[in-house]
Amino acid sequence: MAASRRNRSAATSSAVAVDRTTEAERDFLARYDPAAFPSVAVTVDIVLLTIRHGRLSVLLVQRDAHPFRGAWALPGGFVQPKEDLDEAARRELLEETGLQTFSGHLEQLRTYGTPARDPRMRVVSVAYLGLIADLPAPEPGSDVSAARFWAIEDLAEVEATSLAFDHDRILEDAVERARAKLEYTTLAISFVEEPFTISDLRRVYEAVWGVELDRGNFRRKVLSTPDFVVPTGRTTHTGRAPADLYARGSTQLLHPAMLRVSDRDLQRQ
Amino acid sequence: MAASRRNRSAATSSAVAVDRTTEAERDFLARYDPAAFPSVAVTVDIVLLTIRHGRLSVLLVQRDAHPFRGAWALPGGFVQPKEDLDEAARRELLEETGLQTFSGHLEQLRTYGTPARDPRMRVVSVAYLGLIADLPAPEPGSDVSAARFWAIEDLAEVEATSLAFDHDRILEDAVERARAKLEYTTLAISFVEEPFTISDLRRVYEAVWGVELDRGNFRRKVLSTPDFVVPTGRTTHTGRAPADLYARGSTQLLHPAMLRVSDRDLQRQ
DNA sequence: GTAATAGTGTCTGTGAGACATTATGGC
DNA sequence: GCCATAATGTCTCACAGACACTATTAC
Repeated sequence: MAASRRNRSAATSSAVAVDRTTEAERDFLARYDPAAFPSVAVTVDIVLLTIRHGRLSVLLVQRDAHPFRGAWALPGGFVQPKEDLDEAARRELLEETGLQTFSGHLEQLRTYGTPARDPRMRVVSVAYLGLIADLPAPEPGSDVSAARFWAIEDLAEVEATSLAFDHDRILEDAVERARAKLEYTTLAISFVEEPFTISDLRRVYEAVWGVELDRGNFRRKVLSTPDFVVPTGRTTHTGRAPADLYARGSTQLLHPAMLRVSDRDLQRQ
Repeated sequence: MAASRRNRSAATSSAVAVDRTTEAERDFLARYDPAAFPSVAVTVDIVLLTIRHGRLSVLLVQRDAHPFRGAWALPGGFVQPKEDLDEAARRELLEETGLQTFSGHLEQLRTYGTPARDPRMRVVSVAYLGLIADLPAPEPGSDVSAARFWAIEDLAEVEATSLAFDHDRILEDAVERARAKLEYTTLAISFVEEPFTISDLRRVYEAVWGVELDRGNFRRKVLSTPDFVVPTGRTTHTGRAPADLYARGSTQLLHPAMLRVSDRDLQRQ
């Protein structure tokens, strides 16, 4: 650990002591000269997932400007000068959905900054993952809107052309994050409205993981985890048989985790 | 989903069709005007962890320039204009350690962009987590270097003053990420040199998690996971009893996970 | 010899997977 | 009546935790 500029200037050996003050000063000044910093545009992109018609879906907007005009893209926009990253993500999300408040889960996914990811200029994008229960009023106003939910499985088939920028990659990472988090957290509840039945919750797992889960085992797992869900005492009668209704509990992490089928396959290979 | 600028301009209802082209054009032009974008400085900060003297340690550098002059900070620096984020992290890492190559593990941690995190200006920092085996030559040249490894536990005690910027927070997140990843990945191997003994690996877990693990159970877990480690056929005779030597296997994920003691506590609460 | 460590074996409890069984209500 | 679904129970296997025991080497 010797070669860096910062290290060299601070070294205490007499050999470089002469150079110390001048370089430190240069360094100091350089940091206050705006032209000395590579200037970058920073955006947030949001992958808002929901379960619609029993299928994992993502909110996309159709671009009306170049580049990728007409292509579908993740909602997002520039981070404002005095705005925190989380704030920016939340603001963009409200703007795109038209909601007054966002009741779901929102977390930072990761940051994408390959130099050529935006053909116009250097753009570093901080991607966010949002989970929300299916919105009651999907498309207000016109039936052909510039923003709509797409089922993930439909995207792969229908859209031969991929999403704008590197949003395919971001979406892929987001879906994998969501799938992984259902294993060891109680985040599945973010996908349903309260109160919900155990089967509602099971259908979330089935939609996100794309598998079928054993009803009895799933129920046992959920109810045996302390405070994963809390019983409301009420039952619903919308289906064939009456089902108990639950609200979310305070537990955030699952120990042991809920296992995916793919995990079991991996385990046995 | 109606209120966003992007949506409105692309809506197909006749009410806003008049405004469409003009706003779309304005939008289009605005994106090519450099002054229209909030300009931000983007840096990478690296949390390089290692096991030194049986304790989890982090590489820190002493700042020689304002702000936080004299304070300890995570190594890092500005992302260059045509440089990918991963590249920048790797470059800064080599500069700070003086190594020719980096053989450990390096992954993006998360991005920190609170407006006031740097008093000089808006700086968005993409933090990276690096894991490496203990370096053979710790401090080349002077014995009092501007870069050194600090044991995590010593930082909490010795450094009454915290790290520069929000690096305390970043370090905390990094350590938690490392602790979590040892559970469900084989990343612990990144902390040891090959070949290694099962006990070497166990001591990694013990150092990172700060717990003592049962020798027999740990050994059984590691050897029962297919291709976690591969036997070399050789044995070491440096300790009391001869120990079998292993090399890393190809497995990346552990199923089921290696459980932390803290997990068990949580489970039983 | 003692102490420390590596390697191995054994017992037990928990929990997941694979079912089966019963109850309820829509059709 | 039939059938889909909810709720519950049962059996078995895998695996983690808590040990015990032996072998080898440094001192």
